[in-house]
Amino acid sequence: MKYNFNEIEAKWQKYWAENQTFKAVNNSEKPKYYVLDMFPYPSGAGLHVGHPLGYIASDIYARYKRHKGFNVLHPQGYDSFGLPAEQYAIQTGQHPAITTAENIKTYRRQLDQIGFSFDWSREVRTSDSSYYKWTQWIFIQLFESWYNNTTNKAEDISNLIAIFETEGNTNVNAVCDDDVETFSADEWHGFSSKEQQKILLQYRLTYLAETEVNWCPALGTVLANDEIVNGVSERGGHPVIRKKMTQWSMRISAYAERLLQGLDTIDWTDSLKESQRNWIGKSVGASVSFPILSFPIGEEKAGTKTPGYMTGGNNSHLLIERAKDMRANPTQAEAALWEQLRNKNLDAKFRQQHLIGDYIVDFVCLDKKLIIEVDGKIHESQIEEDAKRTEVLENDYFKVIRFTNEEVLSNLESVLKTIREELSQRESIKSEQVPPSGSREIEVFTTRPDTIFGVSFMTLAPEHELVSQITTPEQKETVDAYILATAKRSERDRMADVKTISGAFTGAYAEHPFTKEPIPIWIGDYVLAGYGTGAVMSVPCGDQRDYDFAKHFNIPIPNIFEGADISEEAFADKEKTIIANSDFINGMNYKKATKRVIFELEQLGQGQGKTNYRLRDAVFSRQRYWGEPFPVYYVNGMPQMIAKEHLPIKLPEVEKYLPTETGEPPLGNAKKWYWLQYGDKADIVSKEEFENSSPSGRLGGALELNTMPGWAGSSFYFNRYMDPTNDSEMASKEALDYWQDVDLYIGGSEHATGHLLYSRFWQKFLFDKGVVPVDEYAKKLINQGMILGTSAFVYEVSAYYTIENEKFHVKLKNPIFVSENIYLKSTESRKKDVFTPEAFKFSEVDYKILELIIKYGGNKFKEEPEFHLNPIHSDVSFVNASNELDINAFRNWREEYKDAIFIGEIGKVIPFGEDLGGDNVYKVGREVEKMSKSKYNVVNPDNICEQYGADSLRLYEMFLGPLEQYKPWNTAGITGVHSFLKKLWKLYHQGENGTFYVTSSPPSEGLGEDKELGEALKTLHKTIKKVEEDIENFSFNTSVSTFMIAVNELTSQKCTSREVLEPLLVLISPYAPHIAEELWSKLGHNESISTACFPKFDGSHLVESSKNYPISFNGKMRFTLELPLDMSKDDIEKTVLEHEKTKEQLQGRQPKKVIVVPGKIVNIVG
RNA sequence: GCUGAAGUGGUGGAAUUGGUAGACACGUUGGACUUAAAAUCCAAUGGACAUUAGUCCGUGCGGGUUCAAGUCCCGCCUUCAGUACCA
Repeated sequence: MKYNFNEIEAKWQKYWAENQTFKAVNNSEKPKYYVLDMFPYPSGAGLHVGHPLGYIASDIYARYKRHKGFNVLHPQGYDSFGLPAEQYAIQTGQHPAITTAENIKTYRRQLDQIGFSFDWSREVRTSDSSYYKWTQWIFIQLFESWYNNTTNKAEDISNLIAIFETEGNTNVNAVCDDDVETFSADEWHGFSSKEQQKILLQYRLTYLAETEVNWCPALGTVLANDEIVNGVSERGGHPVIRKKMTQWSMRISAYAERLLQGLDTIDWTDSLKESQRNWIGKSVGASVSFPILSFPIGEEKAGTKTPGYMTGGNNSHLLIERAKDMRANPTQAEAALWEQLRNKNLDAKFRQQHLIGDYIVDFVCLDKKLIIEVDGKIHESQIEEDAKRTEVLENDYFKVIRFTNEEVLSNLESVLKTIREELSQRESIKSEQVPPSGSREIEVFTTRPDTIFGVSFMTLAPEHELVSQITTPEQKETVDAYILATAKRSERDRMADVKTISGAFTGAYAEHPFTKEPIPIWIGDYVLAGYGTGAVMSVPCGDQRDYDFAKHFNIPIPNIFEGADISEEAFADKEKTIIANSDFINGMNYKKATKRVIFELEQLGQGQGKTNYRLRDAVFSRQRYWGEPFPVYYVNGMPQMIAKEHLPIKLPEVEKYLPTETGEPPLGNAKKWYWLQYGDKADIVSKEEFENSSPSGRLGGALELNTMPGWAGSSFYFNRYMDPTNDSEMASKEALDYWQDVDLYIGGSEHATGHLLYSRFWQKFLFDKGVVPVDEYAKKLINQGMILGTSAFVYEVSAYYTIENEKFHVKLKNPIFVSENIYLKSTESRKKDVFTPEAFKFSEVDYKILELIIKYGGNKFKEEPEFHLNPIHSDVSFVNASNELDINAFRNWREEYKDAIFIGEIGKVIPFGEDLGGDNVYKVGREVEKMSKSKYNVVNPDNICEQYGADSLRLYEMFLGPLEQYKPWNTAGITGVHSFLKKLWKLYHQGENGTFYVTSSPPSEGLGEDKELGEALKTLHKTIKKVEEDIENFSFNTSVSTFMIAVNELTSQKCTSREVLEPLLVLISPYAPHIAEELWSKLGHNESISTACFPKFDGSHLVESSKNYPISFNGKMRFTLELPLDMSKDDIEKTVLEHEKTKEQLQGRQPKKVIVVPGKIVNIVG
């Protein structure tokens, strides 16, 4: 009987579906086991052979666990919100829900035909409103929570309000915005509702904040970093600008430490944990403030709470003396005016000869930002400079009014009147600071506070906000040029180019907290604005980048390490550090010195110990249509949550999926998108309806126009699978308590820092809120590798003329393609040294090509053109296993190739209609690349299933190599596993004419058969042992080999015994379930094989009496010798030495030493 | 630059604690069956010399440890992936 895989597979797939064979129950006597795949995004292209790799592995494991007696949960669903469907909708007008449903149908069909044991009754789709109801619910929970650092968990926002009401926020230790102002309970009660809501937003775990984004006005959307190439959008090449936008953010930073610590408790791959650790980016050290020195004497140590009147720039220390001088010697006019302005005579505080930036102005009222200049004769020649000065000052929002000496002296009353008028018109800025008197210190974060005495300069990121304020006029040009140059370099450029050292001196100095020495302040692009404070204290002796920078700019490199040689490079080792030349920390090691320095900094009020995380809060708003709507409406600009009972807030219909004309997200196109609620009754209505409704008892307002990002729905789906149809809870407590967590999670490593970090964050949050019972949701995680495509290349002849260094391509009448061999020969000939005479001639092959160009290229070649060979992708389906191209298929592929000429391997034109014959075939070149539509190297599993069956596909994908490894797909190899299945089938059909034949052999039936059965049992148990070990180690490729060996052995043993063949089927069934089910039922079983017990390994069948010892000489194996296993060491040595082959090897030499490892090896030295 | 993974026949890959390198497949070659093809079966297949025996070389490169190294140690090279020049 033939192995009719198509029929068998269809039969059992139907059986499984009808009998719900793989339905998991939420309570069972059996232990639970949860196997999860990262659910797919259903793209329009359907599955290619790379997709099922992880699913097959997890399916094998799930089926194995069922055999082992577990209640297995193995669900599948779809991450069905996302950009591609939206793009398609924009292009075609087709609703994304429709395309998504179609794509899912294709996926489901493809998944079904591979025979996965998914429990489809638990399917979820993130775009279903019954699913995203819970996405919205979790969002509300986050909004209603804050992170209490004291209890180290998320708590209800009502707790926080209670604290505010009783004691204000001074004692609250929460993760919140940086700029939260302190208030008392009384003040809290005094705030308006809006003010209170604003304050609470600074604490909530999801909050509205201004975020800087890459905005593309043309596309009306925000772009990710990798969607921008060279400053323009990847799609369409439109300009991109940095823009501030109010968006929802997730306070994931609150969980930084726990996300880091949690990694130690889960069995994920090291590389994945490492990426997450890097992403979280914890560094422990100190924050240190360095006062900026270049300020007026007496004001330089002013610290952060700088009095508002210090408005001088960096050069104040130079200018202040002159200002004092001018104050002492006023002109007649100045003196007269000052007499009227001083002592708040005009109800405004005026200062005379005051520093504003780098200018000394005659009089200024800082509160009203009004400057009064009295111009003497000397200024007439300087009108231009004055204009510039006025411009600069007015740019800082000062108003400058000018009077001449005469005006002041002759008509003081009118001058004062003008001043009074100006004053009355200008607003008081009292509490605000007057630039540039903002920060007078540079705050840095360092992981090496112990090296603080080695600081010889400071480096700011070119983007640092202080740069413009502290740069001296002399350095301004250099610094500006440098900033401009940096801004032009892309982040990738800056990263790739580590060797170029660049920077500029600002001209300003900072003061060392301990030595009080001035430290030059530089800017350099090796310091990034986004990390820490965007400034570093540079310790060239201890940090290689600082070292290189110092060397390059001739900055001193003081050595503060005992016995360290820093003549060539920095000494970065922490452990061996002994500090020297460092005042009070001399002789200390890294740890002690760090502690002491932090202590001393705290004494000075110039620093403290600090832990820094790189992890930033995650932006949660997307200006898209095809995503979860927020359950949020706005009242007076403040967000309000919609109550749980009104969820889900369904995605509204829109006419078009593009941003509105006013630049609002696509939801702005919805006709009805206002929330209107009276008591329990609520509705989504149009703007007009809302505005015409009665305000009494009304709740509601404009609904949020953004939607949630792709990772929202995927951050908790593993919990939803436990109880997927529950309408009153995300999942019932019973279900969550029963299933707990995922035991095995398989997916691609591309999700390492996106999905896998965010979902851990949500899980921890839900754990804090008591929703889920565990705070890590996946115990073990495996990354499957990618299956790569083997692209095929044809080599097109491309002819051109070169005129004045410009290439002019010639379109050939018949396109010409050369075979791989010709291509290789031609490229080889061109590699030759250009200075040899041969290089000026074409090689033989090239001559031939040239001839053909002239023959087939058209008829008007006045002179010989040049040419090159251009590899282009051919569809892999036109190529057979021997890399031979189906020329006719290729010609029919595209109109322009219809008349193509092909030159075969031996360099002759292949005549039309005659291909794949003889030596002169056309061969393609091969290269391994990612599988992608554009490379025409995609292999579809449908064809494979049709041709070889799902069991063959499953086995072959596993057989290709280790699960985690990247490996190329080569369909040719599938014949190997397919013929294995045929052999397996045959093994059970050894009856006459290939009929099913299995014997139920009773224990003793003559010596001969017993012996044969013994051999078969040995094969079986060897296989059981190996396969069980392999599955447990996720080494699926080796178990496929083991099956092949077993079937080969049993075939040659002609084994027909049920005692062997029945357990063998259970072993194979996780890998090739269809054939296993079929043979199982032929063995007389009425139940599916899926719940059969995994066979038990019995070592007694493997006991051997002898061993074929390898006998080696000096470590090299020369021959083998069969010896009894119970032979003693000495006897073995004796027997081996007496053997004639040994004598032959030694040729009379006396062995120096004989190593005998019983049961393993014999090695003779000599 | 840093971090992680990996370099083994023509190809995918095996070798679990150091103990017979290349299992199992693909491909290739030869043969059987067949009118022929497909399918199936048998044999050979790391390289070189010898074609009987056998000898030498061989797991990215250079050293080392060991009776014995693909496996352990030191140094280097290459490829792939991730990344953030992270103070």
